[in-house]
Amino acid sequence: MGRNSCCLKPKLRKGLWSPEEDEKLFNYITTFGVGCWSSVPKLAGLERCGKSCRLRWINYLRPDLKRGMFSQQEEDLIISLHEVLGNRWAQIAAQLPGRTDNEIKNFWNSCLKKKLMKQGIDPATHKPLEENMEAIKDEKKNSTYNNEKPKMEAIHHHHHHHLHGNISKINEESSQHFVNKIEFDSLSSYLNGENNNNSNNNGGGFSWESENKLENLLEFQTNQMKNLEFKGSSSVEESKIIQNQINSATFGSYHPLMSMSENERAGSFGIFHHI
DNA sequence: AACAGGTTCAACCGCGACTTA
DNA sequence: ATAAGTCGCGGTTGAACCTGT
Repeated sequence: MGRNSCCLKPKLRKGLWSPEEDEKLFNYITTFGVGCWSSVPKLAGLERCGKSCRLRWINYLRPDLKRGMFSQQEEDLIISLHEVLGNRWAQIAAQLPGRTDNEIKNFWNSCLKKKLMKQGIDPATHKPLEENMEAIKDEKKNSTYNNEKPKMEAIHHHHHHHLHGNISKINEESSQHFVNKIEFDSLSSYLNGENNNNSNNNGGGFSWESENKLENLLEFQTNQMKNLEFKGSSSVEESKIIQNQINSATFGSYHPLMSMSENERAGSFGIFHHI
């Protein structure tokens, strides 16, 4: 179709956002809401393109954003979701309240990928690295045969093992519930190609239908996480213990840059104190 | 202290999908 | 039907920061 990028227009600012710009955008969106992004900069008095404003709001200014490190539960969930969804960051982010696709993508690329590699797991396939090498060899060997079924069985087995391993960290009851649900409601039907309406869909590959089926079970796990983090204990003491467990399970992704700019922003305009 | 190399993450870019005129 | 505008996504970039020497 050929159109100019909005950011190519002269005069428009690029790069890091100043606290003043943040304030203008924040005040505008909280007052008038999110409407047409292309008109936001003009109405908010910003020399930015609408796209840049949208991104800034979604990734940084939105009041419902969760700040700080990813919890162990979030980490497990991201890995599990990535295993099923691949690099569909927006869909993964949709299952983690308060997290953005950009944040999760960065976390994946900077931390989780390496962590999986260290564990001998290929972050792209979520299979053991050696198994991958063998699979490649086999594929070359048997390239004329139809390998679909054995492959799917291997993946199913792996999902069973991996998902169970991840979820057991949350707690036994929820893990059992989750595993039951994920295995019998969604993954097994997806992985076994029993997806009624889409059985002819890409020869058993990923489909939107199967993805939709995931929503319920993902919502379930998210709720479990919420329960664990915010409700799960009846006393303050218990919740402290759980919070400590969560904190101790996390690993260093907390960025001073983030906290610094957060403080800077909070200090630079008081409106954030009201959120 | 100074520098180099590595890491992190906010922001940009290009593209496809969707909507509107 | 289609051109133009808009939105949202995923990949990439580069400045800021960290760490080791």
